[in-house]
Amino acid sequence: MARSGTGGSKAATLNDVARMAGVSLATASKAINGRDQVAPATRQRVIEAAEQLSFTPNSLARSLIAGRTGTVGLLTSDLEGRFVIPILMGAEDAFGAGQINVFLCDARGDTIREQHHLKALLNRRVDGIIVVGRQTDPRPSLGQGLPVPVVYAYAPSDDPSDVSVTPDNVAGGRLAVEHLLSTGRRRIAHITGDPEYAAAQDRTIGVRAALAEAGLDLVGDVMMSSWSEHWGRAAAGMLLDQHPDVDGIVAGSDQIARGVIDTLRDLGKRVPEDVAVIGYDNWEVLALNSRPELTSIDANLQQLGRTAAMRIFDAIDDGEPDPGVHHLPVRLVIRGSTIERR
Amino acid sequence: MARSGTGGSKAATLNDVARMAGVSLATASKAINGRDQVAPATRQRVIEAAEQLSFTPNSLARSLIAGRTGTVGLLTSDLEGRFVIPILMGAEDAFGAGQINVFLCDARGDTIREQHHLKALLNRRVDGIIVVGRQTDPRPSLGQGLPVPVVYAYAPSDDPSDVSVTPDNVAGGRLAVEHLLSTGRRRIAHITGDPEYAAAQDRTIGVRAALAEAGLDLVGDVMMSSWSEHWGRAAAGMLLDQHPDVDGIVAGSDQIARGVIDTLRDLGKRVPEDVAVIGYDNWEVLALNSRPELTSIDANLQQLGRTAAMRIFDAIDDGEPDPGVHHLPVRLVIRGSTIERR
DNA sequence: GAAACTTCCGAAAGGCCTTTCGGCACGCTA
DNA sequence: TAGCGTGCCGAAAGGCCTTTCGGAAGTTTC
Repeated sequence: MARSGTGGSKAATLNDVARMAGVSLATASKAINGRDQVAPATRQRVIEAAEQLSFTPNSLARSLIAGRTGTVGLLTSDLEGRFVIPILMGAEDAFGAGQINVFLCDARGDTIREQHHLKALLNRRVDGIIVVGRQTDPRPSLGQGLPVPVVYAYAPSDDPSDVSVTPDNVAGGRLAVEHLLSTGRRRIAHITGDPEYAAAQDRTIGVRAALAEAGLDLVGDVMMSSWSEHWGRAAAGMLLDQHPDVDGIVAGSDQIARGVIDTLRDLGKRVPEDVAVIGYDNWEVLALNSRPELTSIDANLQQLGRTAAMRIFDAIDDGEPDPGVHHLPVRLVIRGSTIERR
Repeated sequence: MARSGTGGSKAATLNDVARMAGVSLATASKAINGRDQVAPATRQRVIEAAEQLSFTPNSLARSLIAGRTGTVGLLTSDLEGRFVIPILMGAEDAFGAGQINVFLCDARGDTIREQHHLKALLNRRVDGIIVVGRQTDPRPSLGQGLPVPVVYAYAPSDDPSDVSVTPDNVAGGRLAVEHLLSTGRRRIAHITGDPEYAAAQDRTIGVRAALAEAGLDLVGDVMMSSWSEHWGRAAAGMLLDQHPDVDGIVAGSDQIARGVIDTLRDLGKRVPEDVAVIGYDNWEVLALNSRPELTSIDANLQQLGRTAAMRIFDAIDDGEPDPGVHHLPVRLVIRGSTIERR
């Protein structure tokens, strides 16, 4: 962890470069930034001097002039939430390409901390802010008075004049049922997580709608409790007890699906021959290690992060937001738990 | 996503505040920053003006003067790696308390991108850099010529003059065996992941050492292949085939442990009564949803992130690094897979 | 009543870069 | 040779804040 630069202890400034090349500050700046009004020979001399001093322009001063920092704040409510990470990756990726850097702030679900971070971000003059929540339930808006554009990702803002992007859970529920129907299942049940979650409600709406369109009813009631493997096991046990003839199960998450499959195996049911099971989230660690591998709905979270980034981009550039909640398409990933593979 | 601030379109500057309060720039600055040489009444007037204009000092200008930005770069090799996230959280947490903000950069395992990000961070004049790898194998150093302190987390630098913090995998392997011994197991086997990984090697060293100290031999060879549930299942099958009397299994990861437990159940072995199984990583989604819940070794990654942050802190403040690879203690988390619970 | 302080405020410099605009020098044309 | 471009370069301002230091006003002391 040596601190000394190539030459000395302090970073070289443009002044140093200019002096070394024997030109003025202005000329050095123009030479390095590819402006014209500089003779090729002079430019060359400056560039060489810059390299020799390993000069890098101080972005701070640059930003001060430009009135733009080329930074964006990523305000998450909770890094632990596994939905946050892919979104973050997508955003970081989209920005990385455009020379924008990302400030990461984790409020850990605390409003005070969120305000504190928000203030810090504004002090640092970020060009925009992406707020990432861990649930798809609406969250309080940061407010309208902010001097920079804000986009809400995953958890939409409760203020319709804000810009939000969130996965289309209704379409996801639909997609799951349609897939089961396409594999010939007709007796379909739905086991999902905490009924308080918008995600659970929305997916259920989709499931019901798709079944209704096919002229079918759900087998049994929607079973809602928690997003855990344990619940998946327990619920599957109850379901099979009451409706032994079920042939398709839409699980509200991959964890639940794993529990369901576990119980099915214990009860001597074959997956997918006797019962098809489809999960949700396409969490690969779970989906790929399941026996059989799990068909699942993927919310395209990374894409969602990228979209959020693009919207901030646009808002920064031409400032024409498109307010409201935008529902992004989800994707079906077919594996062995719904279709027999040889 | 309104852009207008409380008053106008542009953020208020100190100048505006000074004018509004009827004082000079200098006085306004002193009043706001709590310097003395300002009469209480004047200070009050300034503060009110600042509030009214919702003035926030421009950190850029501030940093320009101070020669310090109060920012740190977090350079990860791969955000997908689940070990990176807790480290990141720990670091963000430690910094958040100290008014430092974090630039997140994901190089996605690409050296070019890493260099690119490194350069961007230096341009932004970060005060320090934390490099987070996704494996515990040594990684190439960023080099010695950097103008800011660097700390390597999880993946240590291959240059011993750098500062690195990484979990003590040897101690982890040891701890696992010692725990099994303490529950009365004597016929212990070890199933772990990819032999190319330092993590697999180090943990194995610890396992062997602890057994040797107890005067015992490993049951069968160390079984190394991949970090997957599938491998856990397969390996357990082979192991039980050859050594049906095994009574304790150290798994190299929680995923492997889950596979092992799966197979044990299929073969009619009870966990933990007949065979105790201990995992590694304490990945709660897996460990808590297992039947029975999984005893595991926790690498204290969040703590590791905090430690890395503290070291950067120190390096920034007094610049006395403590070079070399620092191995941080790991922790045993006891659950039902090793100890019978009623 | 003058000298010596104490209080408080403001002008100005400084940090690092970009950009504008005036002007020097050279080469070309008439 | 005088005049006019054209091509390059540099002085200076500007962006926003902090800090130093000089000085004005008010207060105390003898």
